Amino acid sequence: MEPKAPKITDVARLAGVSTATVSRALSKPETVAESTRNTVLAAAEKTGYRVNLSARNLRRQRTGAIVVLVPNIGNPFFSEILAGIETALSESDINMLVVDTRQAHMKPQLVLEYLHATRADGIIALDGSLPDAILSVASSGAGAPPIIFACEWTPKGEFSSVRANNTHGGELAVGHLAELGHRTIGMITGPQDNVLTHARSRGAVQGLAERRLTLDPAHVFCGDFSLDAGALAAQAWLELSQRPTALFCQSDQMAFGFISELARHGISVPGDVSVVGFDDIAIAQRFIPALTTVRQPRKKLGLSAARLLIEHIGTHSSPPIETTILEVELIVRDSTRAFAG
Amino acid sequence: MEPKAPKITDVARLAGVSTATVSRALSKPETVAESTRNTVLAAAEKTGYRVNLSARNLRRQRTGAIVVLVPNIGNPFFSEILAGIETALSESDINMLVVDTRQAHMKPQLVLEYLHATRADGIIALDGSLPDAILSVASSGAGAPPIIFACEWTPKGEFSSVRANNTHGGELAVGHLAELGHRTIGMITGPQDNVLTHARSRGAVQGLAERRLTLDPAHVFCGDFSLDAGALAAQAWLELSQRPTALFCQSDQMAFGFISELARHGISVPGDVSVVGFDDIAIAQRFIPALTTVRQPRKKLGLSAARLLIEHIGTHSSPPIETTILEVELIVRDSTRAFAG
DNA sequence: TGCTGCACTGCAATCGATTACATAAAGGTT
DNA sequence: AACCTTTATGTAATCGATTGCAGTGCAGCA
Repeated sequence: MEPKAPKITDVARLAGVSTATVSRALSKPETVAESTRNTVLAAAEKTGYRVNLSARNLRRQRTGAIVVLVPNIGNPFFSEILAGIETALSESDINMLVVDTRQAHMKPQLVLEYLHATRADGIIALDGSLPDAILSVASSGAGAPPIIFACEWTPKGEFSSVRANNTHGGELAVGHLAELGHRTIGMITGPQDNVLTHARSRGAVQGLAERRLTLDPAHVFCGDFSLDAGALAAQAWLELSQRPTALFCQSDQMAFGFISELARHGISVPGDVSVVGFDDIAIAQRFIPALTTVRQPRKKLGLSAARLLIEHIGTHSSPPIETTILEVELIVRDSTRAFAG
Repeated sequence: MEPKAPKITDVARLAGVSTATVSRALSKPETVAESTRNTVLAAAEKTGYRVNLSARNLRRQRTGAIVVLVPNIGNPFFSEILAGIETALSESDINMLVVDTRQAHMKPQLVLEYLHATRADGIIALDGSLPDAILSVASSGAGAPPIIFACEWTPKGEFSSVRANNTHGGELAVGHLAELGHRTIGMITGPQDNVLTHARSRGAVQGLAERRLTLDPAHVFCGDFSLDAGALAAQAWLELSQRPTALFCQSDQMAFGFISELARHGISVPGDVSVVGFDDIAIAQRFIPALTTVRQPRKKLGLSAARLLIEHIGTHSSPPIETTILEVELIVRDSTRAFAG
């Protein structure tokens, strides 16, 4: 009943050639005579032959897959990056294995499994805060496949990475607010120890300094890029006696949480406060008000990271550490307005 | 320089046993004596041995991975389902290969590659509208791995599926609006030929009928679940001479697009129109107004589908076609209001 | 003492494709 | 005609782990 999957010997027998010829006809067509090639292809077609990837990979000493370490697959921010990676991979014959690293901090052992050449030909990490245990193994290079960070990166810079110009983004955001006449500008950051938080904050401070403004620590709220963090910051904001008239949120999600929570307390954006986000996720243009934000080329981030990784995989040498920085763009919409002081 | 990855023979030599014993000590510990087991484990630890999956998979005649066919990875709706699948898989030693099927309609050949036992041990399809060429191969069963549909399904019902109770969801949505006193209720649907569209529409019509109401075809807008589709529907709505006072949007995204576009024309939700969405994606509770919607257990959809698939993979028999239906829930928020006729 | 049964362990075949090397045939050169 | 290339194909080793089968040693039992 269950018809066995045809293998290369079946095709060889039908075509009247050796398995070597079949293998060559399929993967290096130019090395076999045209007539044999046609015979073989016809036989392969007829039997419905499909190469067995386990066998091929075993012989070729590769796995045909890369793993992508994602902090949280459910987050729409990351999924667009995944889409970019997928696009790049579809040009090659490499597959994408997706692994969620949320539990990784509890069980580094689990993620370590993936840092072996027998598991993947390469790795793209979207999570800059992988446990040290993992990173040290990865960088020691003993049998570990090449790894590239996309979007986030590691503080010590031991790995290649592709990222947006976060510093410039921070600068653009506060610059826009300052130019609208705002003088007391607040900020909601990402997690304390996050590289994105640092870069964006640095850019913001720098941008303010250029305009002879400073950031009052009382106006800085520490978040974690999530909707809820934005809402919490709004509650803190409401408590302030001296409220900033403008706010730079280091993610769109936090901006939405913030605006939404304020709205519930009768405070309007941009009427009472101006808000700038970061990322430009899809909903930003349809939020009410449409969100002014700093656009990150997320799809391109994934695409570039994947292309770079594929290149590294191709040349088996251990490549130099390179950092690619993609430009960001300020998108002005309706959540910011001139300060009516 | 480059230290070779240790293999099972290295461990065997170090432990002073045969490779067979090493293999058994690692995968069937109870079959070897405790003392040998300890020796072997110590040797494995010392050499840093990791099993070569290609070799294991070749020998065991499996691939250790399932593929998930996603219409659009970038869509937040799907990413939550992926998260559920990942959770289920992390309990087993199976990996998740993610493939975007957007190009699939152009190149069915490409997706067909995945429908072979040599590629994957099983398949979860989130895309109910796969080309016929693909479906016929998958259902013919000749060497094709088990396939389960999650969220969407195929009209003919040739495959097992896990889905939400879409019909009931449609009923709940319009029922809520009707109870608020609305008498002319409109709808934005998904794509014309989509199974979700049919089910939700059927539920809506049914729910209206139960309350002696009908759906005026002029008040039905055909969309595609996207933000833009919602905005387009809003424009059509604005053109109507007789406007419905309430609208059932078959996705949250369309609801956002609709509300946003209306807002730009000075029309308020829920002041002028009440809107119910479908899905309950994360942003729904933070949109302004917070969206009344029908919640689908997306994570659970992924989880259940994956568990079912793993079970199918375990029992090699070709299992019966089963349909699992998960319940939905109406979440009342601020985008709906009693009709003030 | 001799026999049976059980618990371990080893031998060697096997999974399916790739590829280094050998061979053969055809064509070209002097 | 003898010899060298070039092109096409076949032979067989190899990738690394798993597992059916056979063998060994020891305990239990009559």
